[in-house]
Amino acid sequence: MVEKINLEPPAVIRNRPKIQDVARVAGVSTATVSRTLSKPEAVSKATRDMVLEAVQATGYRADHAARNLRRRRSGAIVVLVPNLGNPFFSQILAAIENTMSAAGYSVLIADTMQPQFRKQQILEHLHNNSADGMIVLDGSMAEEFLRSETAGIAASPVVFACEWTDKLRYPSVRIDNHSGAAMAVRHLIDLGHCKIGHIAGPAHNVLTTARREGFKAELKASGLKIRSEWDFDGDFSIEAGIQAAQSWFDLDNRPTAMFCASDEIAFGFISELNSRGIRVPDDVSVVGFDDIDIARHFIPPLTTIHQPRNDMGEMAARKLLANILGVASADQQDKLLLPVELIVRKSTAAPK
Amino acid sequence: MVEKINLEPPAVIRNRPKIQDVARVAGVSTATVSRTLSKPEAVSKATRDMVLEAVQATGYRADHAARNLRRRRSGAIVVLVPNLGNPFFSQILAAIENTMSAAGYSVLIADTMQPQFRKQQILEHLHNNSADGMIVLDGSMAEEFLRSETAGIAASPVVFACEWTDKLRYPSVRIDNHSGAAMAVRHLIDLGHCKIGHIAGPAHNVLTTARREGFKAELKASGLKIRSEWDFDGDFSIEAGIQAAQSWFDLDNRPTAMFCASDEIAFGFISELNSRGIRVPDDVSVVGFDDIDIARHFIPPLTTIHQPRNDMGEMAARKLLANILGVASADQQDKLLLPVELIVRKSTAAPK
DNA sequence: CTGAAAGCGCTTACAG
DNA sequence: CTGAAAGCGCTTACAG
Repeated sequence: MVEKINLEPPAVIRNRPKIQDVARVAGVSTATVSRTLSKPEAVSKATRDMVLEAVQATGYRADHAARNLRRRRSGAIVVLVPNLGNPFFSQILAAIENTMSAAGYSVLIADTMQPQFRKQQILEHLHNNSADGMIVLDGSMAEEFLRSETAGIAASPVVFACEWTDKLRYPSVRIDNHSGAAMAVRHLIDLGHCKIGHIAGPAHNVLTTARREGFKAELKASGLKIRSEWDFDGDFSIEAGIQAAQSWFDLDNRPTAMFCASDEIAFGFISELNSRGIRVPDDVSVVGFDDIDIARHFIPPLTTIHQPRNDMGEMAARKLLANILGVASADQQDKLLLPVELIVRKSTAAPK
Repeated sequence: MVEKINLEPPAVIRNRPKIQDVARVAGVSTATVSRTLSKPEAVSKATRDMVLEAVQATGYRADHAARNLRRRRSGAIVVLVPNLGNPFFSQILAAIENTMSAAGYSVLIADTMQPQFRKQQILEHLHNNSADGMIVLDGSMAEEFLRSETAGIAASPVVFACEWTDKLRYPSVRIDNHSGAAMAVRHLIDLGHCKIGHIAGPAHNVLTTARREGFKAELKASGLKIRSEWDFDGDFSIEAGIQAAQSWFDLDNRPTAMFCASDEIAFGFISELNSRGIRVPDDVSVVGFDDIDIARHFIPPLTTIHQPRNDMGEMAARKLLANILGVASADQQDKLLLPVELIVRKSTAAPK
């Protein structure tokens, strides 16, 4: 018995349907299918219904590569993070992702700290149309942007957040780090401390500079001594805090209070002192910076400067969107300063 | 004075050069330019040099949207994270990003926990060619995959990591959670504890189940009592630990040791007890799970189960790459179990 | 080793 | 409101 042979592949296992297939099934042109999907109101109800039905029947979804090529956009942005493993940054990233995805954009990540990371390469995303814009959380990338500008490459929508740069005219969203540091020091002075030290962030970092200057300015304003041996170099890590604790321990004349440029520094500092039998705040007071989630649950709960992480991420995303869409309005400042707040907890007390 | 008017736009501010421009400058066809860039060895040295020079001169970079459309790939993958703000996950993400970018892929993120997140929508990336594959760190997404499979949509390369599912045949990379939990409990038993409690992860989570079963199995193996009032429900957060501490505190007959399903739970538990004057490990011993960075610097430094975060991310990425490229070899197991390790620190001691 | 030509799957003025 | 047609910028058999 010879069965009728069907040379057409069965509809079910056919390849991904394309707009042509939908058009054929609906009995309209591809233009009409396309319109129905992107501008439904530009199409008659009858046609619309037929097309939508055909879309259902075929299981059609528009190919984004094709659409993007035609529309000259990628629908993605990239976020440049200094350190993904750091909860401070990953939470800002989360806020950015939330805002961007609500606006229909996807977010690509690039971690400056990864061994594979190549500074020179990251701007390619902007130049080869794989991203429509970029949010930069790493101020040290400024030079790369500068270089590409002088190379005559057209500027793309870029927003700096948390960290920033004065060398370039990109918009930024951040806090007033100088004031934040000053508030921290003011709190210590108000408690009665006059021997106040500092553990700094990484060298050549805008945040480090701003916070150190806020620290010094407040000391000076109160007529307190600024001693360079109480001003420890570091970076934003726990390890930097441990290092500083060792240095502090070895001092003949020890500060009774320390302002740390990050919460993680504070954790390392407190942890290391603790293992040497020095108690916080009984023996030393410690203030952090950032107010990451665990700060309130550390032992002792950490007095720190709160940064509005969520707002910062969201604002940066909004600013970038406005830039991409070209709807930057007058009420949008180019440099947005978000408020900081001193959170007093248990790691600070009056000196003995 | 009338100047000569040039109707051609000056070369410098011309739009992005395209492959045509390079071809014209080099005096070859676009096919040859394309080949020079993607398969240099398929082109004579003389031609290659001319083309490369023209690329330099024009500042050409290939448009990825166009290239991807033609090559039928996107060059991106998406990572589905349950909670970006959680350092455990963001560090795995960092490892994935590092491995993928080394292989020339970009990584898109999607955070299950964000209010904007739509489960039904996330698989679109795979269906509309905006991603070539996906790494899933959230086991609860399994049902969505199941649904799309039964909808007859062709399967794409997908790898589950950390969490997994037995309902689907996707490859996975993870640790042996059952054994990890058992090791933690064994450690407590070896210290002499016989009243051991548990603070669980979120309900309906594979990790929660596996760790709880490991906990119970080890108790049973040692002939110890399993008391349901010592087995607290929770999730992986600090808050869950705080809640559990309150419940623990109210107990008439308190366990002398607690196994926590995550380090964050342990932090919350210890922190809350501390504020009530209960000391760890003097009054209660506590074991965590994960060994996130801060665990060793908590006060007291946390005894916990170490997960190889970096390896897990890297392995998941490699597995996905092999899948995408279709080079999955025989030595690659479908289910990869990575080793765990008990890290004894200061949060555990013999009972009083 | 090289080029002419087709085509990836959409979108969008343009004309009717 | 709808369709025919051009085109987004590449890549890749195919022929020579």
